[in-house]
Parts: sequence; structure tokens; C-alpha cells
Amino acid sequence: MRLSSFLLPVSKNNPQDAQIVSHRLMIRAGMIYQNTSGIYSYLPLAQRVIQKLDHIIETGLNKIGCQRITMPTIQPASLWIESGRYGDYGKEMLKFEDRHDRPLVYGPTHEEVVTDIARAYIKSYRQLPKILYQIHWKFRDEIRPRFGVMRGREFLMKDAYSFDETEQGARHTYEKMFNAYLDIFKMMGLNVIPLKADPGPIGGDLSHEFHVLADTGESELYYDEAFHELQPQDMTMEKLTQLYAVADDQHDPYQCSIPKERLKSRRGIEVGHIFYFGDKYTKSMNMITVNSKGEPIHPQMGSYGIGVTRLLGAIIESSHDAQGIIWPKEVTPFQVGLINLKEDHKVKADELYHHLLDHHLSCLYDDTDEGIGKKFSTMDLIGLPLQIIIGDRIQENLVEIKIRHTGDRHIMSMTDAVKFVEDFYM
RNA sequence: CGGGAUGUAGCGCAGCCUGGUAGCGCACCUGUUUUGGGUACAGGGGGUCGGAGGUUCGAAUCCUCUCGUCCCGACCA
Repeated sequence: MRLSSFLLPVSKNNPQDAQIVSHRLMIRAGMIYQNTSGIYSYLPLAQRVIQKLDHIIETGLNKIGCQRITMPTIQPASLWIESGRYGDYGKEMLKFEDRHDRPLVYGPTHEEVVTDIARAYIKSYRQLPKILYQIHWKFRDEIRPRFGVMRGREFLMKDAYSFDETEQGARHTYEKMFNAYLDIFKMMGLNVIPLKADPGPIGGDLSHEFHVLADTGESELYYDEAFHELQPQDMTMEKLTQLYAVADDQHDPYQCSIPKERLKSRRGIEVGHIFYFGDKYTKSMNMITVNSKGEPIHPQMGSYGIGVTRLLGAIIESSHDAQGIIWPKEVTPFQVGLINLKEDHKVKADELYHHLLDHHLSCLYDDTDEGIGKKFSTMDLIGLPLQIIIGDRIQENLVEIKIRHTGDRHIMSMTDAVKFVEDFYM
């Protein structure tokens, strides 16, 4: 992509309304535009990251047999009346009527809708288990939206719903999802800590939250420092849930089973939450399936969320410096930024740009006639992991690669530079 | 919803107290200049000051109402 034709409204000024660093950087890097309180448009740079996150989530879930669907954002109120949550959910749920005066809601979550689908088609234990998911927009009319996309009213969420014949099966599915979450966050280049959580209004008796560590996180976490010493083979629900890890509201120093010196406390941002809640909805909404003995049962359900737009903010909170964003290479909007410092070198720069594209590397090419200072600072601000800088050394066919995270610079030939980028992303 | 701020050009701000029809920086346009960290100079376009009402010869400035946005709290992915 040539910067000259890319919508990237970067700004030097800190927006007055944005307080936390991720919100500021998202606005300054031209990622989002606020249309009204808690409601944002996602501009091209942000959209590219969303696509990466979408793809990683889809890969991770399809791998364990989940099936992607898309449910409506707008739902009939009748389903909520059936489940009994119409009154319970409160003012957070946006309610309105269509032209026939039929009550509708803009879905804050989709347990009711997915149960409505499942009860229509899943009639036998032979069709179980099933895990359906979507990556879609939700709306919760927060009392006070804040922190940019971290706590918006409209947000993109991956929500999955599982149906099992038995409780034992459902707990197995839960564990599968738990492990898939670890896999997914790893594919995103993130370290997360799974906490034992309070199931809250969704109900049920088994629930975990997944937090990204960041100093500006909204909750204080208490956990066993063993989390920092885990080997890849330890990254399973079975192993992890043996370690102490809870949010502050669940933390009880007297019940805490580990010695004080091993107890770590850091702030975290919740990016995922999973629940097992049994037949709460299948019962209230009368979903009946026949089990292997021919008896009617209410299937056992779980639901599993990942806040996709929230992840944008969480990633930036945990990965930035004074210059701007530093994208983990797994989710970067472009793999490499190409800066041409002099008009004279345009032919060579174009050539390198096309080489990169030929090697299927995504590149944001600054082909503008801005001053060098602005080119450097824009590239640092938007945080692509690698920058290739074309300066006077191009006369000897040499370019410079800068690694955004460390600031290290390497001089090499154009051919080697392409190879370097390829290897970096292998 | 309680408490606190704020609304002047795309963004960040000054002007308001002590009424006299708007200014700065960045961004934008034109030209020259510069070329390894937001280069410099010159010229230029853009706002009737969130909205409504009032006081006054005259309101961005004073008064009333209203809307938006942000921060703290309760609440949350």
C-alpha cells in the first residue's frame, strides 16, 4: 500500500478527550474516529489489525471443530422474555420498536438467539456436541463509556456457544475451549493469565477470565509467579488451573494457598471470558434433545467470549513506547514500512516495494514528499515491527532495516532486506 | 445517576474577568528552500465562537435554558 493513497490521518497533537495511552495512540495513529460517546469507526489501519485478529481466532476455533455463523445484531425482545433476562439485563440493553411496534433489542450478547437456532435443529444427541461462534458487533449501553475502544458501547466480539449432551461432556468442551484460547492468544503474540472468575449474571459454576498484563489495566490481579516460568507444554487448562490466579475482587489473602513471596500482583486487561452454565437457557427456552437412552434432556451449554476491538486497545497498552505503538509481529497491520528519503531514489524504492509484494509481504510504502523527520516519526508512531529506509547508501545498493522494538539498525543489500523480512515473519 | 470539568478552524489552544462583529501553533493550498529525525521563508484558504432565548446601541465575552463530550464514583467484555 502506498501511503500517498492510504487514509492514515496521523496527528502530532494529543486529543483532549483521550486519557489513556492506547486511546491516544489509536487516535494519533489514525486508527479510529469517534462518532459519538463509546461508538467508533475503525479506519484502514485498525481494520487491518481487526482482520488479523479475526483470522487468528477463526483458525484457532476451526481447529477444534467450532463452526462459524453470523447471527443478527438486532433481536426480538420475545427471546429475552422467554429466557427471563428481559427485565434482568437492565438499561445496558438497548431496546426499541420497529414500525409495527414490535419490541426489539440490539443484542448485548447472543445466548438467546443461538439457543433459538439450536432448539430448532438439534434434536438428537447424535448431533452433539456442537460449538457455534460468530465474530460480530454487539451493543451495551454502558453507564459511562471510557478508555476508547477498551470500554466502548459498540464493540466487536467473538462469541462462541457450546451444546453438549451431558455435564461431563460440557466440562470437556470447556477445557477444549480453554486450551484453544491459550492457543489463540499465543498466535496473537500475547501472554495472558487465566483467572478463576465469578460467573456473574450469566450464571453457572465454572468460569475463567483471560487477562493481558498492562500497567494501566482495569483490575488488579494476584497470581503465582510460576506463571512467568511456564514451559510451552505447561500451557494447558489442567496445569494452569492448579496455579493461584484471581482478580482483586476474588482475592482472599487468608485463602490464598501460595507463600507470600511467590504471590505477584499486577494490573490486567480482560480480553476473554468463558463460562459453563449448564441448562440455564436450554431449560428456560425449552430446548429439548433426545439422549442416547431416548430420554428428553436439556443440553448443557457454555459460552466463550473474546473482545476483539478491546484487544486492539489491550495490545497497545501492553506494547508501546514514547514514540508510539509497537505491534507484535503476529497482528501488525503491515509487515514492513518502506521509507524513501530522497526523490532521487524513487526508482529504487519502487523496485524494492514491488519485490516485497512479489514475496507476498505486506508493505506500507511512504512515497510521499514529506520531510524525513515526519516520515520517521509517522512510521514509529504506527508501530510496524520493521522499517526499511532508503537513503544515500542506495547508490551502493544498500538499504537500512530498523527493528522498531529494539531500535537496532542493519545495513544490507535490497535482496537481503527482502530475505530479512521474510525470515523475521517465518 | 451523584460529584467535577469543558465546548472558539480538521487537531491542540488563547481571547471571556474589565462587551465594540476572532487570534496563535500544527494540519491544509501555492512558490522557493531543505534532505538521516516533525527544515526554513513568503503568500493563501478555512471558523461568527455547541444550540436556543434574553440583557444591551452592540454579545465569543453578561444572564437563563438546553445539547454534546470528558474525568472521578456505582457498573461492566
